[in-house]
Amino acid sequence: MRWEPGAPDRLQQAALELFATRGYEETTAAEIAQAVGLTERTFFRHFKDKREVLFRGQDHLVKAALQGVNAAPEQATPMEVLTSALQAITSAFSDERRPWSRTRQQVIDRNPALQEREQHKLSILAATIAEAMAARGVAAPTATLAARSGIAAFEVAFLRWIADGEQRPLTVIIKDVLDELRALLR
Amino acid sequence: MRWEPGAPDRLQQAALELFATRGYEETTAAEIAQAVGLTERTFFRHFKDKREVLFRGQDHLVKAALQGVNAAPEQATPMEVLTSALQAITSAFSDERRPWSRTRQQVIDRNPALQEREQHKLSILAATIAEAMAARGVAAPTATLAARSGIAAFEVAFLRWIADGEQRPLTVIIKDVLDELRALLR
DNA sequence: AGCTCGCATGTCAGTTGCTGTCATCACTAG
DNA sequence: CTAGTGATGACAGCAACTGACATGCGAGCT
Repeated sequence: MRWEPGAPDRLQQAALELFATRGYEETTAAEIAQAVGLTERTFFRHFKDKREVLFRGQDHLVKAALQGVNAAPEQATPMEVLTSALQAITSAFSDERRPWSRTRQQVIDRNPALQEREQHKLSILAATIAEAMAARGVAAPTATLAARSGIAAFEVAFLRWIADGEQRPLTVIIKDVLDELRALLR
Repeated sequence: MRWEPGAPDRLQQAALELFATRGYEETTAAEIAQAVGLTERTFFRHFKDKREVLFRGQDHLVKAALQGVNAAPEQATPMEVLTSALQAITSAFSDERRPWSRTRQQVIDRNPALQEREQHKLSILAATIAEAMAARGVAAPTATLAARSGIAAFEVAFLRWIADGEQRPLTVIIKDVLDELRALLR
């Protein structure tokens, strides 16, 4: 072949490394591309903007969430449906991904522009779950509240997952956090 | 005086009008500035970026939220503290602001970049509330969950507030939504 | 073998968002 | 009257994108 395959993957990898060492703002798209032997123009063919290079595969989570919602039994309560969705999402985070998730999160935590993108992605995820729940007959406002609270729980669990010394898998942590959420309103 | 006072206000006003008619992306910062007799450079002296022109005064909401948290009695439950914070926030939205909020929201709904900024601002608001709750002795994860869920309730209430035909003030609507949230986990 | 077509990429020019720097000019305090 | 302050203008420049067009490998067809 004329060019190496897997351009998006290589770009993402190089981007994370550069962001982690040099910083996000201090790294240009052209530099990332150059690091893997490509041009700036090609970078923007694979990613709609510079931030997006850190957010590939988020649509994958959306799919998992939808399957989780639909996997719940017909007469499940909103809280049970939510639990099913969150189990499906967290299952996508295997332990091998943990180091990568950690550095990625460190990069995001240092840059507001990346935080915006992250919040937006999570917001879309919540909206999708809410919509799927509403399609199952849950009242729209209730579904929105449930989905957003569920995503909040996911965020808390995720941060705990990548914390130093934490050993348990994310699927286990999320259960604890959901228990805390349930206790909250009592 | 050599120049008209209230430059930020006039810029914000002009920006909203231009965004609403021409569209956000189709409006340049220079055009907004020109519309009120200023230059692009001056625009960016008042707003750190183009989006920010629609998000002035959000820090005002943060202050209100903090006061709301601290206004709750000492031994209040997390849910009661949250309610107090949300009452404080919603009080900032008087009925005169409703038309302005409506068009502003329409503009935001049409543009992902603006949605990102909005989500980020709400995320900051939630984090601030959570921090204040934690300072009062609420366990950190619980506080985060509560604050995020509360902000979710605010979003739902706000959308209802600017919906056509809705007459009730936001402070009343939020109570209903919080009831729905409580019912969710029971 | 020769041909054509598609697809990932390169090249180049151009717009826009945003920043640093320096100048200007009313108004104000001394 | 002079020095200083504060909001602005003027200008240059970089980085993030985008559109248009060219290029060349490899696959499939004849």
